[in-house]
Amino acid sequence: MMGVGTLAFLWAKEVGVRREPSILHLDLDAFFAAVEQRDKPSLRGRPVVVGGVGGRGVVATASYEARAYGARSAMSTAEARRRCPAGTAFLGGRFAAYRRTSDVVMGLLRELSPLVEPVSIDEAYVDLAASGEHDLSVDGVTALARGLKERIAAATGGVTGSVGIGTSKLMAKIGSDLQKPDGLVVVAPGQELEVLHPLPVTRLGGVGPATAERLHQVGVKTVGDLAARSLPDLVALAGRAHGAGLHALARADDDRAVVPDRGVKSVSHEETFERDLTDVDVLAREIDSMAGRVGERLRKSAISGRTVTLKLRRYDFTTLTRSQTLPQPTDDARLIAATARRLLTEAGTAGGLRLLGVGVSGLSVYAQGDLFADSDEPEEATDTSPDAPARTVEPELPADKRWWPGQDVRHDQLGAGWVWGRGLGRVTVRFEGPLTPPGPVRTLTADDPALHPADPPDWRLPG
DNA sequence: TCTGGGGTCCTAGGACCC
DNA sequence: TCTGGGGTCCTAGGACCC
Repeated sequence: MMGVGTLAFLWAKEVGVRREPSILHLDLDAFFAAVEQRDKPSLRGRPVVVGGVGGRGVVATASYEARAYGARSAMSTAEARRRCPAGTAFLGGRFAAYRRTSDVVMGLLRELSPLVEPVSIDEAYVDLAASGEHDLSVDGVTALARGLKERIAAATGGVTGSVGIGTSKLMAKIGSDLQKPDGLVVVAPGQELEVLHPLPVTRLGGVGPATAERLHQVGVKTVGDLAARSLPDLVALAGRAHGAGLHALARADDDRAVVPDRGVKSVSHEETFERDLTDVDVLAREIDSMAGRVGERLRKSAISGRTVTLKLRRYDFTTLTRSQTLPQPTDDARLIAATARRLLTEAGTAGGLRLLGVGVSGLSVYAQGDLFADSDEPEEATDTSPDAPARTVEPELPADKRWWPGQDVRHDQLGAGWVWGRGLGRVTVRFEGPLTPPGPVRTLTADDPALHPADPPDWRLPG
């Protein structure tokens, strides 16, 4: 027994922390508002709030000028209007513009390393050790981060970001948060606990309002307080996985990898109505519309799913979900809608609904219809008979056999006749057609070694 | 005129199966 | 004399994140 315990302890010490500050975290500052101020000079220096502008809207991003008046993310827009002065811009948001700017920044990160993990449109981790080309001393990564920030500002027309670098995702994220906006913090190896322990527990990812309240009740206010609690205490307080996670994070024991390509697990669309709805016919039409959007996104990403979930929020803000798992995966809006309507009938609409949502999960690679045709072609032109030329998708590969980790290409970016190797997040393993630089026409199957080469070539898609 | 929309992960109970 | 145990799937809800 003694031996096992000691071994586990040594193992934990071994894997807990990297030796070099090789993990970088970038967080773009007040991103949506910053893009608006960049594109509209009249907004510069003024308070800008981006988010829902309707009666039930909330703030997505407040510029630093708006934050000075108390506007905050997740606050109702009505509250932000009360706090901000006349002349504050309230904008609904232009997501295509944010996406374009984000893509430029992510591209700059990928020049640093092949291991880039976007967390959201304005945030990403980079594993600098994966490139093998960087000086990973504190001075080296500091200089690297300075250069990165300059390139981001130049390439985006002045959008700034805050960078944190450390021996783990935890420390990198903490670092990027310490000097916002336009910050740069490198946490030197060995300094982790000095930085971490004075901070409030709420700065740890995973400590939201509910966990914070429970921790405060037992006298835990700082990360240092948290580190003084035993593992069994924390498990009793927060559950098995969460408790163990808190125990480790409080000790800066974090070896989470930077994962460039997390598979999509669900696709959903939801809508809060300007006024609560009760009319069943109106609600059914809303379901049809949302199922249509979900089905379209599934088809564009060449995935389908088995579980349909209906989410509803009643007049009193109570929220519930009802789901049904189908025998086969689908991306058919009509089937999704019919399932969701049935779930709505079972759940009822008494008192009125302020929100409906339709989602699909249990996703797998698209396995019906014509994956490879130009999307403008009519459905009828598709030959789906058993004798048709091979165009189905093989079962997905395990994560360690993805043929091009990190490649970010989607079906809808492909022209007619072009086929490539991946769905949105998961692997599609058969493709054919010329490659760029121009290559021979070829067909690859799931076990073809060319699908997972040790050293992936720089294959690019046309256009 | 309180409280968006898109997600992820975890837990827990019951069904079902070997 | 107990009442088995463990794994997986399905469903519902909750916490959390940006």
